[in-house]
Amino acid sequence: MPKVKPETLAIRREEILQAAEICFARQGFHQTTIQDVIKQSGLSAGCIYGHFTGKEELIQAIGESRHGRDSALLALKDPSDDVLQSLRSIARAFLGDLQKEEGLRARRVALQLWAEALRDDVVRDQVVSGIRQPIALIVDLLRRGQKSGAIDPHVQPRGAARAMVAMFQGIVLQRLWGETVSTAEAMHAFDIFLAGLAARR
Amino acid sequence: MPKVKPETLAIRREEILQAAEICFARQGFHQTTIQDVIKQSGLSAGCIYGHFTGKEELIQAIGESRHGRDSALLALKDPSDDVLQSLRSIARAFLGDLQKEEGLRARRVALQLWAEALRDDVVRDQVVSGIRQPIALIVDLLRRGQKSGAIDPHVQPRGAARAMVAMFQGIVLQRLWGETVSTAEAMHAFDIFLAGLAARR
Amino acid sequence: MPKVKPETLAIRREEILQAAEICFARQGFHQTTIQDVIKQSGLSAGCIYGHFTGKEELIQAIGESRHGRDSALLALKDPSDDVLQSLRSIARAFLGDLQKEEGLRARRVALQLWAEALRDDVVRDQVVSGIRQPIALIVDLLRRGQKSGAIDPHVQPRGAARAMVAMFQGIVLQRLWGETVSTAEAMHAFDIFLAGLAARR
Amino acid sequence: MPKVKPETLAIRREEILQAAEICFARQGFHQTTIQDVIKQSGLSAGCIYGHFTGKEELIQAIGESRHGRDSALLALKDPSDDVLQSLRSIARAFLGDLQKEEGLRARRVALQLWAEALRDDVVRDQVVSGIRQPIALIVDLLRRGQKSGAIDPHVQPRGAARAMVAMFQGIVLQRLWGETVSTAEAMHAFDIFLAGLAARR
DNA sequence: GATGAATGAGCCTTCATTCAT
DNA sequence: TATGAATGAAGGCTCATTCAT
Repeated sequence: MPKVKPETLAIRREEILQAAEICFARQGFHQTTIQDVIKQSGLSAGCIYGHFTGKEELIQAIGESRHGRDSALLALKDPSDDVLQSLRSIARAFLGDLQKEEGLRARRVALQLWAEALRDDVVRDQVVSGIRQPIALIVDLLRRGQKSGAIDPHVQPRGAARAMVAMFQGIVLQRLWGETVSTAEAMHAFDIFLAGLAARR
Repeated sequence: MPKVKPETLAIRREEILQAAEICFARQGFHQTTIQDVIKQSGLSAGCIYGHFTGKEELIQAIGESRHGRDSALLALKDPSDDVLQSLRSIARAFLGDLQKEEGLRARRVALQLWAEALRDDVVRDQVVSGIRQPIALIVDLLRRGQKSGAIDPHVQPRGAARAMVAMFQGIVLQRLWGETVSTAEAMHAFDIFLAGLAARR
Repeated sequence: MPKVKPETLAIRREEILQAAEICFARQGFHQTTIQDVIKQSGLSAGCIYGHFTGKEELIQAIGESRHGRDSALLALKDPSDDVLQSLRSIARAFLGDLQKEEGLRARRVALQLWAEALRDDVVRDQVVSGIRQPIALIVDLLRRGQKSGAIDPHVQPRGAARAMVAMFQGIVLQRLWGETVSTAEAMHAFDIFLAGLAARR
Repeated sequence: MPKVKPETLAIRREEILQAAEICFARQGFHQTTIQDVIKQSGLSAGCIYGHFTGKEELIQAIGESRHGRDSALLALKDPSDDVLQSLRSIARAFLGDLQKEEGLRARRVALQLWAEALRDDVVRDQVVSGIRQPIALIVDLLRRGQKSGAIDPHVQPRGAARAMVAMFQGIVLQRLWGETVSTAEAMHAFDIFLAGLAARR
């Protein structure tokens, strides 16, 4: 029988994660010390270790929360009958998020996770699963498009979907390095790809 | 009057860098200790610090050498008159490298650098300049394609080039996370994009 | 709300300083490693660095505490109306301290500080201020003596005070090098100086 | 049969010592690295180790050379029949040297040696012997003065001599810490002492 | 003798983690 | 549960010294 409401537990956990994410976005995982997280959260070392077994778990928990938020982005799309329109609206949601300061901060952490995935299997699974979801969604859309005739039947849905996701990942990288990539510019490039999907007549 | 040829200096430097790159690919920058580099290189701490001021400089030097090797990849393309063929051959060179073990190891380090670029301005400049080069090359090809009529005049060369590079970056990420992306699959997706470039709308 | 009284903080600080002083007296500042202080204090490295930022600060803190103890010595003198007697009793307090083992150990550290003052401005200020205090006191006594007629009006109080202090410093040096300087011998020499102060010329 | 003239040997040795003294005066013994001496001398590590077994020997050699130069100072006095005049001229030589930049630099090193004497027996012997010489000289003068009636017979020559030397040492300290001690001021104080010596009539 | 690249022991310092209160 | 002083293993780096040329 927990004396403290599990709700309070979750709130405290969330506080810590938020503080950690701020630190991680600012300095990266390995430059961030637990002391930094302590200062940022206003809590104590003991308290943090009461909620997480250590720094690694903190990173993984951040990975988990990022994962959830990315999924939420996908769910925003309006279920249109026009497959190309649906793809376009997914893209637009993604690119729009990338222009906002908060979205950018989240991507800074994401890039850390992408690198961390090379060493931490838990993180790699999070990252990979975070990519398979949109790929599966797009594959599904493409198949429907092929059925309806909107998309060239020679297109391999899996490869095309993977490439689209790859393109967005690359754009995230470039944005993070300070390159200017406007939503219009990126949508233009995306439309080229969509044109290719529909091209063979 | 140095008894040892200045040549030896460069060789020793290269030895250290190679050892460091192996360690970095294996464990990442921040998990790699100087002690690791010492063991890997068979040299001593003092010797390494005689050639590099510290770990940061070691990372930057690795970034510099990666930079050089990536540029070399671009130079391999045969200067064909057919713009689309040229783009395809650039893509093929890139993707081929990605299937080789050595290419993959180099990309593991590259991903570390991509993340490091968020914190180290020297690395960021290296990374950014390493991306502007292929973009400029592709922009040039696209312009020529538009002149010759092979490419849709509505295409914005800059955005399209950026998107192509982004796509390759994303594919690198996915490969590094253990996803299977065959050259054929990636070339197929690339061809979709090329079709979009050529499409009359 | 600290669970531990701030008092404990000061006690711990004092423990560290005492350990450091023992080490410094034994081996000098630069031969003493933090490791030595750790062993002597029975504490851990982290603990010491929680109270002092490094060795330099430790040295300065030692300088500060020496400073305080020296001031205390001066305060011991009984405020007699006879200026020469007052000077003599200051001298006696000083020389007496120099015969005790503890006083000698403290002087060993003081000599280190004297040398350190050449390089560390904080220490130099401590040392200089530690010398200006007795000089000011003696100047004051001499002026009073001149008013009362006990001391030759031609005497320049500042220079004479400085010379007296210098004499004591030199005696400290000689004692530290193992020379035998008895209190009687030193007092005899001091009396010669006092005789000079009183002399009609 | 040495292939190189022993003269050359000595010259090289002197070069090294001069470079070392400059470094030592600037940064102290323990802040000075052999590398510093190498740079200052323009020679190589191996060369220095060909002439000295290590840093400690270098310090001791510096101590030895200081020793010699101080003795030289004493020899400058003109052998007057007036004992008080002789003492005064010794004092003047000493104090004059202290106003010159070069004399000050030498004293900076001397202070290092004074501190070093606590730990290095060779240095302590040098320092002590460097003090006994002037003391012996002054004792001799005082005895002669007592014979001639110029100096109070109650004066204990040994203690008085020691005190005079002590006074000069203290003045050196104060000068090194940046205090302004003019020759006139110091001579005035010295004269007070001399007056004390002659005082009892 | 002279050179200077290389050595490696050992120093200072950090920081993830623990535990008595 | 929360606190935060204390721990101590381990990392980055320096520098006196050596030795092949």
